[in-house]
Amino acid sequence: MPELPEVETVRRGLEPALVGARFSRVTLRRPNLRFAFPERFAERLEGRRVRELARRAKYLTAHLDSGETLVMHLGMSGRFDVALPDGRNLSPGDFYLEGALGTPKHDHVVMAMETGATITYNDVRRFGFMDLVPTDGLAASRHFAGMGIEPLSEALTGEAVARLFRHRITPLKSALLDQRLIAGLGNIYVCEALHRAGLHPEAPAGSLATGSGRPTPKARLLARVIRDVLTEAVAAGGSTLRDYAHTDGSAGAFQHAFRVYDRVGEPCSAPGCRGVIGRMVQAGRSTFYCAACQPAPARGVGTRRAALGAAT
DNA sequence: GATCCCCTGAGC
DNA sequence: GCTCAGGGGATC
Repeated sequence: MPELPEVETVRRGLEPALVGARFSRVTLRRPNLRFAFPERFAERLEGRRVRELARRAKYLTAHLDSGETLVMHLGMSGRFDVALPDGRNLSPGDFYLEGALGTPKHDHVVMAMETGATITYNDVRRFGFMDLVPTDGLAASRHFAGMGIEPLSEALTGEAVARLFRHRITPLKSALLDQRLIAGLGNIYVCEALHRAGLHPEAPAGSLATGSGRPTPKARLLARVIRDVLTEAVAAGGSTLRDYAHTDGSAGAFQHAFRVYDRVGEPCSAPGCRGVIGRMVQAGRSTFYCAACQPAPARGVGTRRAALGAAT
């Protein structure tokens, strides 16, 4: 379930236990997660040292001294637990929440480090995965080839939004979730960003570019609020709804700052707005929005004319 | 675009 | 029983 802020929070939690440390023993409790583990996965990790732990979009990449990179994706329910040798972060009472979520039943990978730290990967739904790819071919690998711009980088500007969305009649919600355009946004932060920008989720993406391909004021605003909401969420340690937890088992806090996500029926919090948060389904997934301050696009939405047209 | 898929569990 | 869930990919 983690989106970019949750993955970044996990990265920061893993960093002290992983970077500079060497794998001593890697145990797989099953042959696959979403995909099969690569050949000789454990042997290729054992004895190797981690030089750097980075994040790209919702992926974590651990660069090894073997010239390979461990690529990790948390899917919908993946989480890491870090137990340091001195007992810090060892909080099974927090990590193993009540019920089956987060129980040892779903501990699929256990990484024992030479430092004595133990890193456990737990994933109820098993939509996550791990892979090993040559570091010098990382950008061209199947995971990263064709991936869109990093939303927390300088690359995300109004100009970039206009360039990427120009001529697209796909709804803004879908365009923002398309990892080939901007990589790292998920359902929560797309809903939150569209609300902050006052943009209707069904407005055609192309309406953020002028006829000559320049960004509209809304394109610049959208780029800014995406950066804002992600930055605030990272600072809050991400959002905890169900499965997601920090590497010490504690929860994120940004869910308390949601303005629309999972708030159907509640009054809109935008200053002066008297709207009520509603829900619709787009591409099979819930969209939360305020019809009052995210006004529906003009008639003709979805037509080529509307997409190319004169978006305000 | 929408729809169904992977998988397990929670909530109704 | 049914629907829904921070992801992503395949298939019309």
